[in-house]
Amino acid sequence: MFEVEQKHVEDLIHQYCQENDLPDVEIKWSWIPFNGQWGISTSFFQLASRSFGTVKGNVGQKAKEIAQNVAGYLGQVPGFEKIEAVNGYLNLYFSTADYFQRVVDKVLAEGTEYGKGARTNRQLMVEFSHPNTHKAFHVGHLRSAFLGDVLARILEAAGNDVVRVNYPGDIGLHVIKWLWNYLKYHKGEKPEKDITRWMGNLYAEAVKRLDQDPELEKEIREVYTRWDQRDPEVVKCWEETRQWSLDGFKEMYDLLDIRFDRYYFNSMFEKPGKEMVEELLKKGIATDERAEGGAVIVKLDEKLGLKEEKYRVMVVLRSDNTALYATEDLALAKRKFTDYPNLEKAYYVVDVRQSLHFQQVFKTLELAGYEWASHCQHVPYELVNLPGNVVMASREGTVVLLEDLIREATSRALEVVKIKNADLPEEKQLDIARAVGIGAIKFPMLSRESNKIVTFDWQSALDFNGQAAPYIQYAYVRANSILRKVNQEIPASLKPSIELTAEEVALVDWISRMPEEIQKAARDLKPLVITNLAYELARAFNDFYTQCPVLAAEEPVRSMRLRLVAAARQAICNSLVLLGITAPQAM
RNA sequence: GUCCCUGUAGCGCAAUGGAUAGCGUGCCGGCCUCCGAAGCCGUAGGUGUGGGUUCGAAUCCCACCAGGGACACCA
Repeated sequence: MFEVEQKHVEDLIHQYCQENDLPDVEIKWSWIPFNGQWGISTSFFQLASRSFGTVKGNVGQKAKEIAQNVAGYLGQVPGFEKIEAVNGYLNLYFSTADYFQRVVDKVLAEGTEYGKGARTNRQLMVEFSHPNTHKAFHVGHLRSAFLGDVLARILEAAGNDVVRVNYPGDIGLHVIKWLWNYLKYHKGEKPEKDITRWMGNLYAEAVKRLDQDPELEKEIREVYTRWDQRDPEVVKCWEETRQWSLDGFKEMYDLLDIRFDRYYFNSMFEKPGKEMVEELLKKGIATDERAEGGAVIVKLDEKLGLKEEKYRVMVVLRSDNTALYATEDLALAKRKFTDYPNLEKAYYVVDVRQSLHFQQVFKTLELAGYEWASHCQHVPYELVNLPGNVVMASREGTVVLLEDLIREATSRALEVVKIKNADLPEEKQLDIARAVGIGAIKFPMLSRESNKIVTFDWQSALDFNGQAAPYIQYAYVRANSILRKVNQEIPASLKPSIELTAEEVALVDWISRMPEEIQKAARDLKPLVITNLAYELARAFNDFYTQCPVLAAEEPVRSMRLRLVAAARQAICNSLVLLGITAPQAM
């Protein structure tokens, strides 16, 4: 937000280097890392090191000298209160009063748009969630849904045009098993509520029956054949029951505030996938081993002339001519770039176990000559496991259902809401409890590196204290509460006439970083950057809140702080929106 | 066997190659007669091991140790 001033100083430093026969190096700025200090900082170690060339020298000493001299050279620079050289670093402290006014004015003028980047004209696609129909929706599925949703929000905020895609697995062996079990033992049944759970239970039941009597495999294969031949009864049953799952998913996405622009279904790509395999065979990329009882494969390493194994071999069609995931993924990618020819990136938010698979698919498409293949990128994430590193799997019964988690988190939050907001209507209380409960579920999945395993346990999932969404929501509510009490317009723009407290400076500091942090999060595809920002904002606000009275303050401090509270509320709110977490008015 | 990821305080996590490695939680002790205590303040606790690169390494490179994962018809 202070690019102009920063650039000015950079120019001066470059000028100094030229005049003093120093090499020209890029100047990298960072925030002054000391508490309560607000400004930018750069070091001269690299410059000092380069200035020696191949000759050995005392870099630390030289950097110190340069920093001193540059500080002297700069003298007074508009926009900065103080410039100092410390141990080879050059620290420039902002004119806090000026910048306070600038930051607060900007936030209040831009409102919900504050922090967003300029439009880029780049179109990006984020594919995420991809749930399996006819199966339960459990906590392990949440990470892709949350990560993808928030990545989409971040990329959009950074200025891009984002297409959100879901790719449900609506066909495959698991669906056939389910259909078999349904047609044989549950024909005509349909529960009134909790359909997703019921669907999952039926799947588990099918698996159990099969485990107990492997002979039943024959019947499954029979259903598969009927499906392949488009037997009306099977197709109709599939269409109907698939829709039950999709309706259930829709309900959950609504509850979680997750939306999609487009659905691609697994079942849409069986045929086009097989056509692509034909094409690969024609182009000599795929090898047909079906005559010897094998499959159609792509010998990637061989095709690429690699000595060491890297991409290995990918099966693109089973020996019985049926399609598998790889077949469909080839066609799906093609479809994405047919529907959206200008896509600059197609992100696949899929768990890390499929890294090799995606490398194979993308490499194969590249070999086939699709220039957009290089625009495809797998965004991997680690799993959500149960304590003891137990993987959640519906067939093992080792799952925590999403419905159960939401219900539990909401009711836990509701207990507190009822005490603290006893006079609110019940409906409002429930809305707040949902916002708090769901926020608490989302936060821990977003606030760590995606290559780290999340271990789910009830106790920490339902802990609403400390580094968690409710902490941030609470800061928002407190800010909101102050502004509600004054019951008047936010005072007009003003420049603080007395020195700001350390808490005020720190709060403005964090608010001002928001635009840069959003760009960083988008560049690195890291929601973690935003959870950190949101948390720091809330913490800075809480510090301010306990140290700086607002309503009881004398003018003009009161007006100044009211504006700051309004700006903080806006910034916190915007950061929560980016995380897909609701900012409640009270809680 | 090959490849990938992880290792930071009892536990869960942060830290554009940069200054004094931060935060939460748990334990203990404080703070509601001041804008909401889902909050605030205080005490204690540290980068798996060994080399290397660099002015500077939790971060980059190599080896080792420990844990997890992927490697031909599952998705």
